[in-house]
Amino acid sequence: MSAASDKIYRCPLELSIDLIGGKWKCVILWHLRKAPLRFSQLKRRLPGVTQKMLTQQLRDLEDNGLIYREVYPVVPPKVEYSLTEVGKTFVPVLRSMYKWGRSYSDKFEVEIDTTLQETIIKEELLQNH
Amino acid sequence: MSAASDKIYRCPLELSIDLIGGKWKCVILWHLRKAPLRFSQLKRRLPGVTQKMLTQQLRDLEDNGLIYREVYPVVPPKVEYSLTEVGKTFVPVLRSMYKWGRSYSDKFEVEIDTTLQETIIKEELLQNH
DNA sequence: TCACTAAGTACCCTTTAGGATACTGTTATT
DNA sequence: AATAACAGTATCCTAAAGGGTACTTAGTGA
Repeated sequence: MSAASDKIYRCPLELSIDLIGGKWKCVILWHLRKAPLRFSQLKRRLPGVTQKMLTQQLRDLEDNGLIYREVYPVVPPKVEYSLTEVGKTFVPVLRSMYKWGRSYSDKFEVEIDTTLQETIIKEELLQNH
Repeated sequence: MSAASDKIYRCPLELSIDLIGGKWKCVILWHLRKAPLRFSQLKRRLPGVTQKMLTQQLRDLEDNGLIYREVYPVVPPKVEYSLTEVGKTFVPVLRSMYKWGRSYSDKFEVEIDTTLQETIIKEELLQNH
């Protein structure tokens, strides 16, 4: 996806969906809503994502000003991703999408399995004491 | 897109984005938020959509229980699309996405041209007195 | 000396999304 | 007799999204 500023849209919704659509972007932003995360932490939190896809999606979000990428020049490399101010303004929208998705899944009995993600996050919290 | 109830998701956001992602779905729901519209009215309101794409997107939304399709057995045919109860619960989410898109476009000077749509809607209002 | 880590690239491939064009059937209008 | 309106299908095609595997780099610990 090229940067949004190069295009013409016919509705603000078209713009929003272009910025955060696709399989991974919303979930990435969701995981960053509370604190910055490194590449590897994000990767573990998104079961099934490949390195290539994660890199690509992070670049898109960065190009459109939603996240910030900070490189620490150490070995092995450390790169931290966090929400920009604009990115933070999207969190309330994410929250409403999240709630709506949950209520939809209740109503229509769509399966949502978050156990793996939760296990990963708990393990990381333990490692940091 | 197959129906959401056949899949397994790892996050409610993944479900939401699967239901309303893509180029047209949100905009269709947006135009239906106040009143039902017929196929041809929707088509005129979505500049650039082809018949095939519009049909396809409407079927997806119908299969997932977001819109309702009512066929009037008259000639020429008349088919009206409206939001279901579940579809209506998505309108507040749409509203927040709409607002966020507009504020983003203000900040980053992304071009949004709604003049054509507005013209079409005004013309139709005039025709109905 | 070897293996391991983090954060990626490079290259290739498959699947899905999206789009162009032509066609259908019935009736009213020109 | 030809054309337009409406709500689509059918067929074919291109572009974009998404994914798999292998490779890189510099230092650290076994």
